[in-house]
Amino acid sequence: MTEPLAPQYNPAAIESDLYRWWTEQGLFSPDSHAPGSGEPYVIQMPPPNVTAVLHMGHGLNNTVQDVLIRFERMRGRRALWVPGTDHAGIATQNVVERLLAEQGLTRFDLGREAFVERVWQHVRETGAAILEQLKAIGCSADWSRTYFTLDEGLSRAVREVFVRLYEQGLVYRGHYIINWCPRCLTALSNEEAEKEEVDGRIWHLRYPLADGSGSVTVATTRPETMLGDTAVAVHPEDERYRGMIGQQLRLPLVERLIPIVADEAVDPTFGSGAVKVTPAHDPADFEIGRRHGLPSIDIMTPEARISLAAPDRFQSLDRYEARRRVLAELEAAGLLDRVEDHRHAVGHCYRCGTVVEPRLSDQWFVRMEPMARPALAAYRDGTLRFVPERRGEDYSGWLEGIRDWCISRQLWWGHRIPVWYCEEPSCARTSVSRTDLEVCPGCGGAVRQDDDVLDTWFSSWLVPFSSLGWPDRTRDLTSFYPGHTMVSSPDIIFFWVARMIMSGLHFMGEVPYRDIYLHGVVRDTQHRKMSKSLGNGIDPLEVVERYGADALRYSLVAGMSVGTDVILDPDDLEASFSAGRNFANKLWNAGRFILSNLPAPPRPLAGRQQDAVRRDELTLADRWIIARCDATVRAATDAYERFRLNEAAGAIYHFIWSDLADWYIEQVKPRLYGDVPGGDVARAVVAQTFDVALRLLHPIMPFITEALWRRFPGRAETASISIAPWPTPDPRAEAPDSLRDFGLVQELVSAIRVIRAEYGVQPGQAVRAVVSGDGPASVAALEQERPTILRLAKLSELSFDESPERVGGHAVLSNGTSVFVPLGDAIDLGRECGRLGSEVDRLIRLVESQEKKLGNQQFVSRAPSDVVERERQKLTTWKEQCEVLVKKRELLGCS
RNA sequence: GGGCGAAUAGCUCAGCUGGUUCAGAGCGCCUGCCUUACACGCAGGAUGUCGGGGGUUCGAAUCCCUCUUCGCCCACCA
Repeated sequence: MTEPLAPQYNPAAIESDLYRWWTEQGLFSPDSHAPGSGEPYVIQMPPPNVTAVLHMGHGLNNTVQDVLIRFERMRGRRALWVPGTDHAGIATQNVVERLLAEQGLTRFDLGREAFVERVWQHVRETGAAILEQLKAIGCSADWSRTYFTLDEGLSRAVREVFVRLYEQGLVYRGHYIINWCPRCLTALSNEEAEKEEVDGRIWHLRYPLADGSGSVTVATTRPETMLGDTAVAVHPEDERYRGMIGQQLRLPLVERLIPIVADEAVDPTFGSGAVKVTPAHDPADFEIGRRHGLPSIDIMTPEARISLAAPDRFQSLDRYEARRRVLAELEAAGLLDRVEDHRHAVGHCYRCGTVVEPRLSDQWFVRMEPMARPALAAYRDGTLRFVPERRGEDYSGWLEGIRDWCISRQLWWGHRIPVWYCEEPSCARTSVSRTDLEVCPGCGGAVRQDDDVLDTWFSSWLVPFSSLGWPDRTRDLTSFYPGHTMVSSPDIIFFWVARMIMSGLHFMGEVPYRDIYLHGVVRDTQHRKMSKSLGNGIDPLEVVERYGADALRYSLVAGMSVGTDVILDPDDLEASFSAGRNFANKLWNAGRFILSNLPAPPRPLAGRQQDAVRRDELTLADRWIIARCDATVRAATDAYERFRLNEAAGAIYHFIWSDLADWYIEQVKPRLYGDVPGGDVARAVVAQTFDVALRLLHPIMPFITEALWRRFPGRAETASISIAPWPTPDPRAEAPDSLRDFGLVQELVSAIRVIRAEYGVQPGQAVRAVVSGDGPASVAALEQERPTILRLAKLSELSFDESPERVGGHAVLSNGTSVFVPLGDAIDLGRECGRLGSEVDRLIRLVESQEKKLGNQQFVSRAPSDVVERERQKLTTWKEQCEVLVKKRELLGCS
């Protein structure tokens, strides 16, 4: 703790040690710090899938959560961030199947039990790696409460929920068209079938009437399904087909007789106005079939090959081969009327991208409408708050049109459906049970458990309470439900967020959280989502290694804005993360400097203690930095509260780099070196403002702030910035005059620097400066910081008279104060005249437009008087500045 | 087909309730500096028809309309 700090910040050297120390101290648990005090504040982590290691999207999501949880923890709340991982049914099963495939094996070679064991093996590895990654980026989650969605506890909650919903009539088994992935070989929910616009075709097929008296043309985008047609439907009012209703058609290729039926669902204006009806392969057709008692012929196998239900020559063809074959045969028979390009939406499996096949099958469903109603009400009455607000419209729109949720999956990895079927044909009872059944509760006969597992989201929609011990009434549950903020990405509003709200209301009677902050998606510079398959991903761990966790976090937070995506360049990590690294290094060195000049605990800056710094001991610069610090506390606190993390980051960055480092530290140096009068005051001010800055920044850059904060002299060994009190606005900060007066000092220094740069004055060479103009107030302000001005502008002398000399550089400050830097031979008269001339021109333009504005009666009479007054002030100032410069030019003898 | 968002410096973006942070920040670029915290730095500098067009207003990057271009979400016209 006392070893000298390296001149270059090396995150790798401190991060892991600090993290270990934090967890050893139990700082992330709401049980161990500030026991009993403060209101709880709870965030549920969106549990990452155990499929693979984390990507930048997780980095962003978890950084945001960590910023919020650390902020509230410092504000004294009992902050609990519940971490977990998701078993991710389809995704994980796919990953392990792919690994098996590399050994030439399928899951069927292993059998269910061995396969599931193999998956467990895999998730134990990746699950652990994921948690390590979260720790590497500094996440302050309470690891003692880590869950996995297949844990015993969460499994019990899943089963309890299934059984309760069944008992309430909200879970049912049904025979419907569902979205089927022929690659994953499972049913999907509507949300899991991603609609995507594709350029396809629409084929017009001619079906002859059975009596040979003509034909009807139908249009289809999936011609292969005609093998399963059991009717053609027309609109009952459609004049063209009225006479044909009830007649038989001879289905080509199959030679089956199918009826023409009349159904209101048919749009007579689309295509030919006649629709082929395939009840087993299209949801709309299914409904038509049901209304007309049509048979359903399933012509596809689970792999989307043509089944035995079709004529021999099509059997076992893949659906696309079958499509070509069907079209070829129809064309040969002269029954293919025409083909058109057709853009339409096609469902794709969200896990493997395969085109889903609508398929008739037996599945378990949840009736959602009764749960959607209260979830909608909670939004409408303002219980739920979305940030950004417009996301609430997505949420409510989805709930309004909600459809039942298909929850059964034909997978092996997941929560087995707690349903047992009696194998006694005379009983055949279906039993839904909280406990595993060995025999049928009805007849005592043998039972067989349903083979399917539940949708992975059926466990994650419960985590706000299942992670806290539900269905038991645990202390955690009463303390930490409901939670407060959900931090998520807009792409899982429907999958997860909306469903959590429904389950929370249904089972707990309260929404699981009030605020839903939806951040953007991480994309590359071409605005493509980062993904492994595109190869445009950025590995957060690589960034941590190269730039440090704090740099990663800073860059993510600073680059995000409410409602917009975060763009990063995978080909140029430097462009994305160097700002964060540079800032960390800047902070490190500022800290190094400050700490090396704090041999002992500084005097308190405020308070009732004997040795507290008195106001009259403060210099103008002291008062200025205190005022700036205070303004930053207000701005940052407000920004964190409103989830405007980039604004918080920006305000703190500016305060630390520009105000504190560039100006305050630079000017305070003489007072810190050695034992000079006022040194103790300077140390008190610099220590206090730096301490505040570290605390403000800690939620965003936890490691470096902790490392520096702990090194303050007199700090207790166990003290951690992560539970240090959040800074509060300082009522003693007297803002207006110190901001104005020190602002004048800054302007003067800058003006002299410009003149020096303009005339190439050697950096080491001191010059004189003469200030005149604007009266005693300005002189007094500048006089207060004379040493600062001399030092920062590298002056040998600063005088406040009218100068007898005139050859030199001139400038005028915003309040009309003018500055003159005699430069003797170094000055190029023509150049100076030109400089001043263009400045005068600029001011003249400003003055003219301002006079025009103020001369406008409409403006003067209609604009608010304070605005008019402000504008008048501006005009006066500009005129003054202009006059000063004109006079200077005359003195110089400019033409 | 419906809805939403975005377009500002070479790049990534701020700019919230029209007028003092109004044309900004960071990165990149140019010039000069290894000034005893920091070259991952310091000081100075250049760069913009605020996507196009129209309108409202005393006043528009900001509000309205329209067009263009990107992006996202939703949708059972086969």
